[in-house]
Amino acid sequence: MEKKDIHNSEVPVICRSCEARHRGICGVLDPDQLMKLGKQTTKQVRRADEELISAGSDVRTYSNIMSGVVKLTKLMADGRQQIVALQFAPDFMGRPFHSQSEISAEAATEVRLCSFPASTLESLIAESPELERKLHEQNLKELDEARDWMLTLGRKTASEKIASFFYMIANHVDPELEVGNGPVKFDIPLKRADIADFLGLTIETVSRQITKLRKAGVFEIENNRTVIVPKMSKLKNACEVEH
Amino acid sequence: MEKKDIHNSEVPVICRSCEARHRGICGVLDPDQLMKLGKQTTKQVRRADEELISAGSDVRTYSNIMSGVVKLTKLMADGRQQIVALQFAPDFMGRPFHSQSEISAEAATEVRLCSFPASTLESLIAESPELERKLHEQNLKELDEARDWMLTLGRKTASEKIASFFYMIANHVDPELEVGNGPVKFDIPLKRADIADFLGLTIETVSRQITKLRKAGVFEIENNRTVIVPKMSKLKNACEVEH
DNA sequence: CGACGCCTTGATCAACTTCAAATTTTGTGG
DNA sequence: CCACAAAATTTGAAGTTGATCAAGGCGTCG
Repeated sequence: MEKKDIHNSEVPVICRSCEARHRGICGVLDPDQLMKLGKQTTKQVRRADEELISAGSDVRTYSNIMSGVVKLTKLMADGRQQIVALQFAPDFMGRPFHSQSEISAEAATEVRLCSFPASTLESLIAESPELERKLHEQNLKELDEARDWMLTLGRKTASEKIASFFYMIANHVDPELEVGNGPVKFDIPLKRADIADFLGLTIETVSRQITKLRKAGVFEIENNRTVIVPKMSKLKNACEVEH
Repeated sequence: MEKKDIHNSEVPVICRSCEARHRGICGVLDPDQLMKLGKQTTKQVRRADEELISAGSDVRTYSNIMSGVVKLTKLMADGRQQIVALQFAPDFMGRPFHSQSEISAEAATEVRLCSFPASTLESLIAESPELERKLHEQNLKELDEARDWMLTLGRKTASEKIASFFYMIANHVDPELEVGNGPVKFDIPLKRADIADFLGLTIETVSRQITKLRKAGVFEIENNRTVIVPKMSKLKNACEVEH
């Protein structure tokens, strides 16, 4: 018992200040494994708009997101673009077992990453089924999110899309804050052009619909970036308006 | 060696005629495991439009698709609907480790299923990491497909959406037939209303765009259901038209 | 200050939807 | 096999939504 406690305190220096340590994939690692991973790990800070993974490149490094927001984008030959997912701390970034699809990752805000070689993760997976399970569970979550968003892209109006986007961000900013109806305040992590690429709209339509919802009292906006939602129920209703 | 051969031939009767046996999740099971699963398994045939899994229900049965096409749909309160995925043989159907998202599954065509209790699968997973890996890989594939489709929904025109849909079906009908440029013939597994729900369009727009592409010589149609693509390259080009 | 990036607003336009009706296909009973 | 009803698809005309084109405002940074 004593020994175990001592052992437990042997956490890599690099991990000690990590708020995501218990929530991300690191949460399922035992202290030895965490040490092994920690030794190979480097922290990095990337500024907004930096490209983290470019489409088609062979990624031999994986990362955990410690803070900030990452956007995953798909690009068509003529320049049309679609953001297919947003990732937040403590999400795992990178695709084990290769991927046929061409996706690139970009920092949407300033992002702090914890990066390590793919081979290290792969050897940890081999010795720990829980780690594979954890990755599997994140993928299942991402699949659910992708499908939710398909409904938004395919069937919602521009105004509902904006409301749905704000609703999703509001819930991500404060995950423990359940659908408490009280006021919620947060910064939009994307600029208008990114919101447009996420929702399948143009920046002009995004701007107009934000104005419309603001005037309808669904939320207020400060400095173009900070959103205040007085009543979450009202925002939620705006995500799916009956005729 | 002799013994192993005998053992290998002890494949459940129910599996012997299954074309999907080596490709789906069953492909990673050893003969003992296959026997165990086979004993709990029932075959069923469901007709087109039957509901297989209803949104929000607690699914205690999983299935492998032996033939036919299954559509996964999401429904809004006011009736708007989006098909978020199509599944083909030998896909695994069901969601291990629960799901927060409300999806229902319906037979798009006549479907033959191989069904077994969730608990059986879960105990097989516990003893075979390869099985979990196989399920994980299918989920990764589904995630890639979902994100590809998000680009289609968010950024493609009606005409490109139709072409993309036909292109996807053509590739699924004959997976071993690589992008051979020669003529491909297949049946559309969905009726117009389903195509509309898959592409985020109305049936009228689907009909008009199909007519347009047909008149442009991208494909021919027989009996409203059978499509003949003379040149796959032409269909592929129609998936992403430069201005 | 002036230039640049970002966002908003206005006017016009095109794509897609909606509403309505005709036509074709499919299924059923005689 | 035909007749007929029901379902599915196509076609047409008009209406809306969101895109496009074009300016103008605001804030930041050199």
